[in-house]
Amino acid sequence: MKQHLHTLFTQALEQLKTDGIVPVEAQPSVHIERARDAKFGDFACNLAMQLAKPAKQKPRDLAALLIERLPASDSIEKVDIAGPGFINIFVAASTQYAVIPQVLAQKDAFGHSHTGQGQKVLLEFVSANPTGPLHVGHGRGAAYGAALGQLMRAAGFDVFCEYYVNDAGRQMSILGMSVWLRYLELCGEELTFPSGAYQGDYIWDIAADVHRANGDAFRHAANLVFADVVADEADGGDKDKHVDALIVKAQTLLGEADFNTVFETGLNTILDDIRRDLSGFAVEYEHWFSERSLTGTGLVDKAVKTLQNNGYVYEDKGALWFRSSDFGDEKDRVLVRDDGRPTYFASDVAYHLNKVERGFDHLINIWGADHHGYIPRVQAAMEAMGTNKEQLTVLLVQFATLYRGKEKLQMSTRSGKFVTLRELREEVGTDAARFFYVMRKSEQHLDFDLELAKSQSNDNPVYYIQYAHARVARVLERLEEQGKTWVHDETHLGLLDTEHEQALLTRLSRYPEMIEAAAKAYEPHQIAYYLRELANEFHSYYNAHKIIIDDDSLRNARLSLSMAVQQVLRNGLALLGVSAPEKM
RNA sequence: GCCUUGGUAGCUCAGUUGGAUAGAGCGUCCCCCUCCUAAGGGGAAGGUCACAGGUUCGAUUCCUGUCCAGGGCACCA
Repeated sequence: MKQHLHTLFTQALEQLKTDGIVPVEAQPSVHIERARDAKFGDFACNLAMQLAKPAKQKPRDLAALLIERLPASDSIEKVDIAGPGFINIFVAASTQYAVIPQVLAQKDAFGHSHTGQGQKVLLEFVSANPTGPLHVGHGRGAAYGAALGQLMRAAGFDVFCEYYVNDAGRQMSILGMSVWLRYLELCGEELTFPSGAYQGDYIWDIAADVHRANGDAFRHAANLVFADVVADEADGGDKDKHVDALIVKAQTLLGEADFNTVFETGLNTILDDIRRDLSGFAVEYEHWFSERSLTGTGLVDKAVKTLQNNGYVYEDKGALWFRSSDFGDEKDRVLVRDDGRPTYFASDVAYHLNKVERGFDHLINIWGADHHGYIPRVQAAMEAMGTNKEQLTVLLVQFATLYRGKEKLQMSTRSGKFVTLRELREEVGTDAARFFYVMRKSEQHLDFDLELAKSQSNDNPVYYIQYAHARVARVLERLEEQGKTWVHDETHLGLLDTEHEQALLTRLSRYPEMIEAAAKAYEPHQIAYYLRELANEFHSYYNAHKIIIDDDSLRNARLSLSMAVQQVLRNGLALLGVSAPEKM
């Protein structure tokens, strides 16, 4: 409808130019917007006000001239001039009602569009280091990413979701070493656990697995392990050097094969846990991409070479640097350290090169807001490798703060004291968690109140929306109990003339526009708000009018409307990964 | 210091490429089930859209500056 009106007004504009009322060079943007109040009709156009200046005429006069030249259309009931020069459009009743058969026919596909034109999009999100369980901070990225993926699919994009597994590098070595030390403690060795190692209880669990499978085979005397190792911070030494020295000790004492056994046990245990966690959170990936596969297949070397060949790499103090400052980054970045090991950044360059080579039209990364300083260098790398930097979009997700009522929950990853995503799911349920995470714009800080998410009351928007869905199901149930059946008959939809019904019809017809706008802006929260409105209007309707009445025609019309509402609620909730229960 | 995201009702937040009287939920106050689930509905009160300039017929929206808050500025990931 919006499209249709756009076409009509563009034609009228051209006619005004032909008639010499508006100068030919005027290029106003024809903007059709939804009226914010029913008394202003259904749509409004501000074209006349834009033309006032170039045409040197009063907006309201121009509006009249514009309307005279508007091509006739069956979809339009009438047009009005209002306020400073708005043209208000009232849509014909028959067009209004058409949305019901549309929803009922298209079912789950209602609201889908082709705006994405099948563009191939790689959506990377969460990508947390497999060094511990996912916590509530990751949950937001997961919920946002999954919802965005579904949303973009609905808008006609070909979305491929990927999790980048950082299974290489120092953090992983620390993980292996941490597991080993806990294992030694299980063997009966006494030692002081390093402050820079992973403190969480899950390390004990993994160590126990290693011990069950291998007995004392990897045991070495604690005093031997800690001999000649730089002191920890608590003993006046350096935390990081202490950890690094212990990693070397672990590798030499155990040998590569045994260290790998310990390390792999840790990695696989945690990764399996993460997979289970996300899948239980209704977050699915097409692919899990291993960082180690990059080094293993020489892709990192290839990426560095590509940058080198393009002339953006130089050597300084034994390290290889990428001249990212040529592309707007604030300083150059190291690719290969002076000891020959590639940096995390080098892997990332390789990963992005690989993404482009896999033929994706558009890359979207969802990162925590703390990584925002990283964006310029990755974009610089994209440009330096000869790809368009527009091809990469980085979306930032701000932190979530957990509250239990008024009380703020303190968290710290370092000490291993954090609320895991699993605990959150177990406490508030997947539906509430998924919804609360995407309820806010992603770049907004999020206050997540556990009490509210758990509460089964109208304070809780999730239940509110689900309840509207369940109510329709209940109506249908009652209908059957009374020995009646719902017969969808388009010819009686005209009976839906109450204010409540009109409001619902308008709301339903806006769903496709909302999906399109939300996908374009990467804003799944728009779905949450829309659903709240729709549920609200349905609840009002339900209270004001009885659906199961004696009049067959009106009853069936109301049932058709209710079923359409239920369908759209279901579609929207599905995009957010929230269930639509038949009964509550 | 530089970069970045915010500042809208008591609280948490929306606000459609600049438009008509700035909205919602919670909280507060009042009201509605002999009626399809009251996990619901109706109503009231509540605002200097942080502040100051600028652009515009028109600014919560765009530009500049100031103040306040979160985050970031590694040969860590």
